[in-house]
Amino acid sequence: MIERTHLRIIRALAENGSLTAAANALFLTQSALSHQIRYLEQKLEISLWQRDGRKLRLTQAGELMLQVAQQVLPVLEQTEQTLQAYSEGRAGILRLGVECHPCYEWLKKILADYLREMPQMDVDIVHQFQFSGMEGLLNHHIDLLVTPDAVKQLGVIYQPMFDYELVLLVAENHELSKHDYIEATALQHELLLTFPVAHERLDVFTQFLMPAGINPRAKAMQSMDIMVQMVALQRGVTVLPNWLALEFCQTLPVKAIRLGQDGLAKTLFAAIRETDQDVGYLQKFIFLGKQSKNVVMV
Amino acid sequence: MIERTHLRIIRALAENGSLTAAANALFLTQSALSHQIRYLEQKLEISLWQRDGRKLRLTQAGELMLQVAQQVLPVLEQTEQTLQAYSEGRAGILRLGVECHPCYEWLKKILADYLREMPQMDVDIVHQFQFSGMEGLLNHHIDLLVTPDAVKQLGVIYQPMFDYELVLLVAENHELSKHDYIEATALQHELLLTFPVAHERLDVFTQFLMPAGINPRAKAMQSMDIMVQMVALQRGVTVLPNWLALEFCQTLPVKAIRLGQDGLAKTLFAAIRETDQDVGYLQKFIFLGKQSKNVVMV
DNA sequence: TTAATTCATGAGTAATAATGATGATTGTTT
DNA sequence: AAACAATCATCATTATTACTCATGAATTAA
Repeated sequence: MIERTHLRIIRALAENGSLTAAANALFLTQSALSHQIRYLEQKLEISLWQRDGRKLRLTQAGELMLQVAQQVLPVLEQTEQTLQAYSEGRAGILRLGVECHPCYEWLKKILADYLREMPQMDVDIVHQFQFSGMEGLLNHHIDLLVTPDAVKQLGVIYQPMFDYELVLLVAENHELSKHDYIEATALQHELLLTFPVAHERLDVFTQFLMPAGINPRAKAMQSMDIMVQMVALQRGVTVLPNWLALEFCQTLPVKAIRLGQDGLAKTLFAAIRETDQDVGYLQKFIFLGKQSKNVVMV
Repeated sequence: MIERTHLRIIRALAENGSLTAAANALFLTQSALSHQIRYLEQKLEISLWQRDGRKLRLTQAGELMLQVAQQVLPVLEQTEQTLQAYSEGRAGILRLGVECHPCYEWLKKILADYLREMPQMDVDIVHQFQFSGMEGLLNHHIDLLVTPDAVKQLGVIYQPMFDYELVLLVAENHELSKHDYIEATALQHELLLTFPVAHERLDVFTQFLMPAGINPRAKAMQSMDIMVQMVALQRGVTVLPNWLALEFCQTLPVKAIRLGQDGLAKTLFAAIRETDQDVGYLQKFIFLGKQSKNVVMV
């Protein structure tokens, strides 16, 4: 019934004073506007304006329409602008999922850059999932999952972003600190400080200790900083991404040691839904993620 | 760009779960909705929904559109209802102008009935005008003028509503109270209490005293009630519409006396713009006004 | 595998909107 | 007062837009 044109016409009339002027402002003919309003008037069975001399004057009904126009049209115009921004990948909400502590630490470093380059974007970070990050991705609770495990999954594609190595962190005066690298057996009698997640989800266990049949004592801790403090005080050892370990080496009496002769290499992947492949703000995130070596390795 | 249809489609989709169901709800084909949104998507260069299995899922952009739809559509729907009410003359604002005190007193009596019969109508009463009530009518500051003077004016039509008589009010023990009617000379030495307006606008002067060349002392008063109190205390006399005078006669020791042998007859008119002739809520007011004898003469 | 449901798409038709021309009215200028 | 300019309404015509129908592709349920 009441269409956007009608609101535009009434507003243009109010702003320009005459139908002819309004028609010019709308790049239409006076005839078109006249017809449009006439049609609406017939439908509503009420007149919206009256001739007053050779100008038009809004009736009470017309004034009501004008109020509505002034309320509604800006909303639509604003929406179009916002959608424009969406379409150019400049705006929206990037909902990120992270499943592991290193992922989160890495994300924190990336995020500032991302927000700087995408000023109209909002970011939402989700740590907790009902089941898994992958499930969150498929359920549309998140749009991008940062994960070190590129598990094959229909409808999901992975992009490698960042290569790093898991290293052992020990106190500088710990006996292991002399070695360039260690084997799993070296940890047999150490206290291993870990993040509070199941051992099956920690790479040190799945890829280093368990293959060698080693199962040292472990203690889960909430805070990474306190974990490292304890390492410095020789109260245990821990395993961290090399770029995090290096940072601590500069401020605390701790040392990073390779796990195994070849090191324990890892890659962080960005997982997105196949259908989102060409969403601008996701692409941008992945692009920045791939450059993250420069940001993270300082 | 974004038209009402698009908002309706997005909302119907959200409410009905599938395009087909939405199409049924809107009495259109699924194809129509699909085409409409496709067209908008092309214009905005952004997709509003995605296929997810055989259902559709709104994208972020689509969710934004849905929010906008939920904000905007109710406004339009409400507006249509209100305009419907306008068109049936059930709603609107009746802006009434009154120029004389009796008019205002009469109006007060009419108004309750009008508001009772027109529950969706608002009423605005204007007493003060830059120049005159007629000017207020022509300027669209008011839509109906209650006036005892049907001055010919292009574009304005008058409807007689209520006949009454101006009478003299004196104290019961005043010497004039013996007469059935009085002539102008009888007022020569009386103190005439009047409303605070120019004498040229008071009918006693223009139609009774001045034609007879009589010019008694006069005193303007703000409140009609105090004016009548003073009359009762023999501190003066005054002139009122007969229906007002009769009311006071019942509660105070005052008496109403005819002015001249034939009385000073008046008529209240409703003046409206010619262009407003068939506005329902004005017609209704005039209709009630014409029946006002029953309401006023109690 | 078959059948049923759901959406996308293309072509054709129906409905709607815009234009251009014209006439009527009003306000201004000569 | 007469001519003129400005403004809006209306009609007939043309252009545009929206809708439908028919069909195909993808997905889910039987």
